[in-house]
Amino acid sequence: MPTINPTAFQAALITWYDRHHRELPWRVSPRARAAGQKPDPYRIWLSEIMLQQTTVAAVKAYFEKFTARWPSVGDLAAAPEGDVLAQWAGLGYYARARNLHACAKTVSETHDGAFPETAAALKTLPGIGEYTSAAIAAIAFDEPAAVVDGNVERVVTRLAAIGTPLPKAKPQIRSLVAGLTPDRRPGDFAQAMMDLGATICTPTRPACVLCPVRAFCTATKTAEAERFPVKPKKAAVPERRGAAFVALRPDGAVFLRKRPGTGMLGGMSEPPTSDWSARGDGALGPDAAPFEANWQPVGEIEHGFTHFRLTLEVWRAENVRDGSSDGWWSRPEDVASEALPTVMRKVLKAAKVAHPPPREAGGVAKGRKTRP
DNA sequence: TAGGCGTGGGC
DNA sequence: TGCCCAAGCCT
Repeated sequence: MPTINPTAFQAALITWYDRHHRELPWRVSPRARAAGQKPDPYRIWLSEIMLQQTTVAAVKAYFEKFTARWPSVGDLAAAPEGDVLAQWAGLGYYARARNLHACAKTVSETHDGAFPETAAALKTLPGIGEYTSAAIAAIAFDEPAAVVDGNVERVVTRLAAIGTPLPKAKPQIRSLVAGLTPDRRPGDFAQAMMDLGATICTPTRPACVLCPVRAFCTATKTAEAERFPVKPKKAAVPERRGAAFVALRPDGAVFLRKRPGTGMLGGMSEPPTSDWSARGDGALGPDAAPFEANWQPVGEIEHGFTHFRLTLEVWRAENVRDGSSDGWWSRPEDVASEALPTVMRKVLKAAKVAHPPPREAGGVAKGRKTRP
């Protein structure tokens, strides 16, 4: 494997980034940076948490909503956790929202509202791990930290034709990135690597002909870029089955309860559901309902999670007057702002309970991926 | 360390 | 259509 000259690599990449970088709501462009504008650590942190395992297109609307409602980390820290979860609803991986709020409180209360400025210190905060600490330190505080996300893994395994499967290859990747990261503009270097991975060095059909660092790339020489990174095969996802119960009051209010604070959809709201059995033979139907009512079947919904696929029988009851003590009645005009994850919005839709989906308000742009 | 943890879009 | 993937973290 040829050794890459860091100085030449940095020059080629940064030159490309200055010309072809993406404009993103949380990003300070190189031009603005040169004119003296500094990134806001709060906005960098918020964007990085939202972007964990989540596409830029999905994040944009949520980022705008959050920063409009909570302009500073202190504002976010002062909000009730339930409000944060409700604003996060639809974005997924809800532990991120719980950790986001916990982190905001820590920064506000013990760091006097200022984020720590080193990767090592940032990494001690909830929800901030190896990647995110390095990214914030580099982008917001100019620390030449090795920023390695999925994009960078893809770029680097192709550059060096690393055939070791992930995650075993991670130490080698990190070491290589550390050797390439410059002391000057380390944040732009990191963002350039990620933009390159997102727009040129894509998982399928990479645009090697447009790549600013193809001269340094081993994989492209033999047209093998698409072979990297090597990943282990994923196991088949099991099926689970359960029932959901949508109770309606005469005034149209729907009965909701709060899920346990940790675990699957932790802290989020739902119409009552049975346990989700892996066997598919659990007690479903009215027997599993949280209280007596005139339960009527209205069909099934399906939803794919990361590690299992769920089918929920949906039951509906009208003219219910008393729910149970572990929940609340949500009026029609309030349902949209409840902390309902997407799977539970599907349940309400199947039960014909009107509620704008969270993604309709924000309007996630669909557009095709763009090539610079 | 490997598995839990969401969602929507692209192909 | 079903699978893969997206700026990972936590336990």
